[in-house]
Amino acid sequence: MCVDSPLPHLDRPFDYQVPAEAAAAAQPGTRVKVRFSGQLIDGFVLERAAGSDHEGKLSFLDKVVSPEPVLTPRVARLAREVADRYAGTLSDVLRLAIPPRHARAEAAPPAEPPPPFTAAVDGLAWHRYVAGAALLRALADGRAPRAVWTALPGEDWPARLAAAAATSLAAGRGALIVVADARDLDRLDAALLRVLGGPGHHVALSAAAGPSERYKRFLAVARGSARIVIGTRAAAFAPVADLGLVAIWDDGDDLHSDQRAPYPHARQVLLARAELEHCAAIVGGFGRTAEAQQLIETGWAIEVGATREELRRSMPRVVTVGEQERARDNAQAAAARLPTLAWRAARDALNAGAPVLIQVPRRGYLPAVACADCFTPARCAVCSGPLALPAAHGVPSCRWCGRPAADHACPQCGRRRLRAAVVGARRTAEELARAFPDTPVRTSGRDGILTSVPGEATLVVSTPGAEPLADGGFGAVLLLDAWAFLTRADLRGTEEALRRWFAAAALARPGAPVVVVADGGLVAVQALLRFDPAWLAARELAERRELGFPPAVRIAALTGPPAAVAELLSLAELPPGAEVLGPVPAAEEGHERMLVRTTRSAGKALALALKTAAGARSVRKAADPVKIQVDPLDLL
DNA sequence: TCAATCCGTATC
DNA sequence: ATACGGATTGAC
Repeated sequence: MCVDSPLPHLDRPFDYQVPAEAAAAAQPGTRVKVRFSGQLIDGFVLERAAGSDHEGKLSFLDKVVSPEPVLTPRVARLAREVADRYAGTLSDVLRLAIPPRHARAEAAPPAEPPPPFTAAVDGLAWHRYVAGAALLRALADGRAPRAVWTALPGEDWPARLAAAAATSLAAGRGALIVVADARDLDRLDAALLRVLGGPGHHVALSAAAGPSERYKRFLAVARGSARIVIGTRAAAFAPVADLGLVAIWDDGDDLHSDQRAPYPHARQVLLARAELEHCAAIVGGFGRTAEAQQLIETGWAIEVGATREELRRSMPRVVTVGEQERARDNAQAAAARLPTLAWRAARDALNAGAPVLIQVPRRGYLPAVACADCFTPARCAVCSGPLALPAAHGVPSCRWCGRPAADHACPQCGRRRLRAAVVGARRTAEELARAFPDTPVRTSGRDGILTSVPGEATLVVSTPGAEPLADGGFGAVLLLDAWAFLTRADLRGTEEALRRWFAAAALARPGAPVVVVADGGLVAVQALLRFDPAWLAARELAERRELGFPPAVRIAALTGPPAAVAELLSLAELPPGAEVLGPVPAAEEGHERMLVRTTRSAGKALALALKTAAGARSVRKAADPVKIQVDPLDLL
């Protein structure tokens, strides 16, 4: 039995006797109620056994809530592994992995299983990639290839992933594909409907579907009638029977990281799953994360990328224009803070009756402190953490270890000036409207996302991730305030910038101009010019190794009231070589954050030590809990 | 010497 | 959380 308690010291199996009348129903994986320290609580049956090692008396389980085995042994094993990696508890992970029960959905007659899938799968488009054909062949043969797939610009990625999943299905095995948000999920769903020739073989799991529908679809998977699962991050735990392939699209998207303890990342869940279930894995995107690069460099996965020739054929025309090269002779362009080249590209596309995409930073976007001259992020000389400016004119200090950095000089150019402000996104849009008075301006962002726009002369101002598809593609794409992305406060700035640019550039018509307003000498801009995310990812990973950032090392962030964090650290028997950084003030009032850094190989021991210490605190009812995050995305 | 109470600990 | 056991304290 796994009892549903958030207390870390209770994260172990407990044995119960099964009363005779429950003997048939209480199968492994079912939900039960048990009396635990006086109260009735929920739990899952992990396994049935003839005896117990427990010295004391065993209680009887109270009742079987439902005979539906929702927790398969494989998912239980996976959840245990994920809990251990992230210093969390099994029951916390199971809360993410298994949707709440909905009795009515359970009672509904099970869906008719679809006829066996036999249609031929068109995998030809995978031939545009080096090792792409081999990847599909291995899937068709039921082998377990692992690939980092860097998609060509403009690639119909849902169709490619659908073909891969269908290939796995045709080989008699299931598939699981995780995407970042509902929009990507809809596109993938449509692609699967086309490839599979109809519904029934696959389901889409996401919280957006609502509790009843969500549980109904989950049951279709658990009962084995749907063999292909697509979904958002929690779907990574879906109980797909005989799993042949796991895939994640756009693994650099923040949304893949769960917001509930223990904050697992869908990529890591799927990779663990690929190992446990000996199945194929695809990590795909237009960009490439340092984590994906590491999979290639360690030999865990092979690289599936386009040939140079294929790339040349599908690349948009990327041009850069420096911020300083603003039009001084063109009043309209100057008003919009658009360099002449960008303004002309937009005007030409609009004149040709095509929509223009303008990507701007999110409102309220807070970039990190960077060199005012070359935009290199300013880092602490001691621990490599990002610097912060306390007030308009103050001494910058490290956000990780708190040390002041009065004598900071840019390691790239040696200059000392710093900058930390971003141009407002909304204002940019307003000014664009003034610069093109006869053209409708539409916006897409957090407050209202456009899915698609018609192929007409329209300016579309969008924040990253909210870009609509344009009918026929955009006639021009402008990437404004690029420097702000590059100085993002956390350590994924460059990678993130390129991810967003690639995503936007992929929406341009073939041959249409993509204008990035940034210095052409910047590493990320060079990667965009060459359309070479692999090159950037390799550099990025090398840099992380040098600076001691994940994924080259493992870092745990401990956040809470200072006394609680200190107590946790004093109780933890950290693995040898662990480095403790901080404290620095945390976002919440009165809280602070400490970081513990170890090698990757000591990561398991680090997580175990922290969880044991948290258990020791919780057993003695320590008041303030400490938030433990392993390899958090926001390493501020 | 006994019972009421407090504290720490385990929770099958 | 809550229930239990052992230690502690206070009144007879």
